[in-house]
Amino acid sequence: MGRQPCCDKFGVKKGPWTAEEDKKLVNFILTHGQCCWRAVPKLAGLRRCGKSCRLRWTNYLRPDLKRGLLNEAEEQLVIDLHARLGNRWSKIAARLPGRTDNEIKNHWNTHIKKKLIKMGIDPVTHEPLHKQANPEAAPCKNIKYDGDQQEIPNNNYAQASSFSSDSSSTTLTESSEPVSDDDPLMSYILSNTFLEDSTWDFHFPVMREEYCEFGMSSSEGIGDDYFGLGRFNDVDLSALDMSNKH
DNA sequence: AAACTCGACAACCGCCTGTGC
DNA sequence: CGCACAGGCGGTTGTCGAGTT
Repeated sequence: MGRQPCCDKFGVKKGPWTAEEDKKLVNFILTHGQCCWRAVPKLAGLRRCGKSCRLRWTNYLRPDLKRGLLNEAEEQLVIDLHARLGNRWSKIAARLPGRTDNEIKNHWNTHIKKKLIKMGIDPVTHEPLHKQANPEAAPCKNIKYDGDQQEIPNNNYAQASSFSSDSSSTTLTESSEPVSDDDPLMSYILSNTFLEDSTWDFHFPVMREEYCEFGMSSSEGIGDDYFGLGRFNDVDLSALDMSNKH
């Protein structure tokens, strides 16, 4: 007997979420917190798969999410982390407050990848593309983060004269240097100390400043508000524009 | 103005991992 | 140890708006 599907395939709605569905899901999580995702759709009155609910929450409805394009610093951090971690988007996302793995993955595939290729850098190996002709010159192929690995591949971004792909895109010229390990902060962020430090788990980032913006003390923002749900307390859900942009 | 193309991103799918029994 | 299950992850697809022809 095969494994049961994560949800009943029949009667399960697919496709873009409606504002009504979003509202139901948010209301449910506000009331009950994140419990068993499999049970969420039934309890929340949604005809959705539990997985779909979890994804919708983590990628779109979570109150601590940043919206909009990644800024220059974030983009550079993504590149550096990708060089170190590979396609481990969730690990990368954990280092970018308010960003989701899906968002970073999309941004990588639609923006960064193209920029790197234009710069002559292989987005997979982070090695110069012309080196790829020589298999021995691609030491980062199938790069794996083993926890002890500290080295970042050659800083090809510093060698590239410009990070610009077009006039509107981010540029990394002298005025916005590629982040290097010389920068103490970036050095720490990219270090294994940081990477392994659970106290910096940004998956549900609770940034004190952000909570202050919502009139909450920093202590209120942690603990019971682990998921940032506290922010919804003063928000009229009906006023939230949670409708899918599509 | 209509048809077509492309880019961005939300969402789905299938596999993997961790956990409890 | 093996099995079943839920949750998580990464790859891929689908959808829609903007831009172009």
